Amino acid sequence: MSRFIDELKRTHRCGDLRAANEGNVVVLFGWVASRRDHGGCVFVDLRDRTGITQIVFDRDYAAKHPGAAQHGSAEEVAAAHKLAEQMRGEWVIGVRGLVLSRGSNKNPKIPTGEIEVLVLEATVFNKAETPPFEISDDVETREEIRLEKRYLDLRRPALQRTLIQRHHINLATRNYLSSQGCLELETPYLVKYTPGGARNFLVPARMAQGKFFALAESPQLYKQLLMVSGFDRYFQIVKCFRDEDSRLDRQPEFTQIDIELSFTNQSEIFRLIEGLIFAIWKQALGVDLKELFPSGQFPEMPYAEAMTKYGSDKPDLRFDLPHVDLTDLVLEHGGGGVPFWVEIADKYKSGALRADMRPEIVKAIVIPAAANLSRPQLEDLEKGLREIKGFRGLPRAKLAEDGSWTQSPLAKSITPELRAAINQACGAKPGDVVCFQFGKESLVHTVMARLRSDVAKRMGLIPEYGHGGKWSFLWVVNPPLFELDEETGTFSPAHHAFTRPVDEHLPLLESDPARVNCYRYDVVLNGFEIGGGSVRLHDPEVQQRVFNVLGIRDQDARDKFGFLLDALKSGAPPHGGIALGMDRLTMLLSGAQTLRDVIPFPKTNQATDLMTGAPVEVDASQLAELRIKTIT
RNA sequence: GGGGUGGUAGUUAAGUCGGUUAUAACGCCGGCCUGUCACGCCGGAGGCCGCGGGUUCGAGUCCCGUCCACCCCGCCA
Repeated sequence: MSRFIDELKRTHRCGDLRAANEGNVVVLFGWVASRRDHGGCVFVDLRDRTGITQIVFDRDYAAKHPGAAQHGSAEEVAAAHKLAEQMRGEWVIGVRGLVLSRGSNKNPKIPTGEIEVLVLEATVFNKAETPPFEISDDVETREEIRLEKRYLDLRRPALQRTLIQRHHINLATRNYLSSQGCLELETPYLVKYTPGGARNFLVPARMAQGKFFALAESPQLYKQLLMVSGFDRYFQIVKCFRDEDSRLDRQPEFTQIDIELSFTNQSEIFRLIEGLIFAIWKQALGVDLKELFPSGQFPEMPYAEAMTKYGSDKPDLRFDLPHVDLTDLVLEHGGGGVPFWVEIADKYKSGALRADMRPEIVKAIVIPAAANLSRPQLEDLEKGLREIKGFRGLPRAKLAEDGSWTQSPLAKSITPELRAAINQACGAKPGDVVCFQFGKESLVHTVMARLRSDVAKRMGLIPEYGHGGKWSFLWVVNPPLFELDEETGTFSPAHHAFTRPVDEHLPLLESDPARVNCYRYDVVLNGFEIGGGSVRLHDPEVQQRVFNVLGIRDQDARDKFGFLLDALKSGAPPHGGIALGMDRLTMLLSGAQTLRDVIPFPKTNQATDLMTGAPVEVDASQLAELRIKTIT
């Protein structure tokens, strides 16, 4: 065996060989992907991360390939053939052999299909137990087993391709950002716990008994401090930790491309990120986004417009299907006879609801007649919405030739005037189906945003998963600075307390904080938020006014962010930044179905590692050393 | 914290109204085979039906509980 390691160096990988290599004597190492035994002649598909090469163990090679004899002895070939008879899937082997043209037996399905390697000498580095699932792209296996045997799952070509793309994204990021004058600087993972925002993982500090570090949920504060220090432009490809529930696009530990710039504004940050994404798509995918975005810029949409038209701060613009806001119309008609709508109209009339804040709304989506959805299909759409907490049903109406409504619970009660007005507002034509949702704004938006995307999938406008060859990038800009807690009537930062309000709203800070927008932005791709950031507040006077709105007294602010406030008073340049979700970016670029498929060793929904069993209980003595007691 | 889907051979699935020995494909094991490439042919093994209770003459199937995975709401600036 040592001959294959020490004397015979690997000459090629399994995806390398082409017709031009015919006649070469090569050494290949790899895994047995499949074996086809014809008795005197055994074919093996040899696999590594670059591809598959067919190798042939032929007892009577000399008769067919007289020239091969000069490269190896008959004894060695016979021994290799004997080995091949025993070989099984996933064995790790090495071969030395002669590259031959496949003649009339070419395999057009693989890049190496023009040739095969006639084995002159072989070794088995290691046998392998039969794997619990087939190492192949087109075999669906339960996630549980895949995660338990992740090292095998990662042998699948599709996952390897994705992780190789991830490598290229990292490479493109470093090259591009470095070329733009950004320095890659590291920040701590063990940081001070700060209340608010994402739940932190806590790490006991042995040397300070009873005290804890938090694992950084992002390098946010540190990157601002680096700007204060004068590093001017920073980036980092960095792990972040958040102890929150997982989703298809959320893992408890994930990677950000984190960026911060000094002496900058919103549009400069946008241009930098667009350039970065262009570079990534080019290097990792070979796609030139210039063809889709000739100006080199992504479109921008105000947050308020995104919410009104699509009910989402991350709309998927690969298709249109906009929401129609009927609230004004319904109020004008006093509810138009529909009991629920009358109720809403009355609440606004009596002043129980603030007309300028619109806490309750009425919205519609038109499913065009061309979609040709059957009644069972429509019910199916409604069924999918039932997993949304608070969802109570999806009233709909099908337009008849005369504009009247059929198949609708609203048809009987609605006034003809409002019905006509709604038909017009929706631009609905006979045969179209109008779906309604009304009540609390947030629930209406959750339901309708989901419906919009479900309908698009049902209509075949977008695939169930993946990009479908479409790249819809979008900046969603200028959301509100504050979030109102309805129960307590207090404001909290919608992003964080150091986001700069837009200049023209500064006068509203005290009089009407809910209407103050800010220089915050998200970059959206195909309905996923792939990044977000803000221009930071560096004016201490405005900062104080923001704290006042938040009800943060000087002492509170000092306790929480004292070091940052001090730093901002010590000569802070205007600065701003952004963080891109590296994993999501990879998922969307590669067409992977979940974030787990772009992370080598991901966690389950319950944040466990099925392979190692982490997290685990620890010895009482370890807890004692940390002065920690568990309760049950 | 809440809702949904699923768990049957190594894997993927079928299993009707509760009824006799729980099916199939792939994989695995043995044999044959010199042009296959998801090779083919012949033969074979393989099951705590997630787990624990209950109903019943009888449970993969019905009921209760529980564990695990996934999807969604909340949550995640």
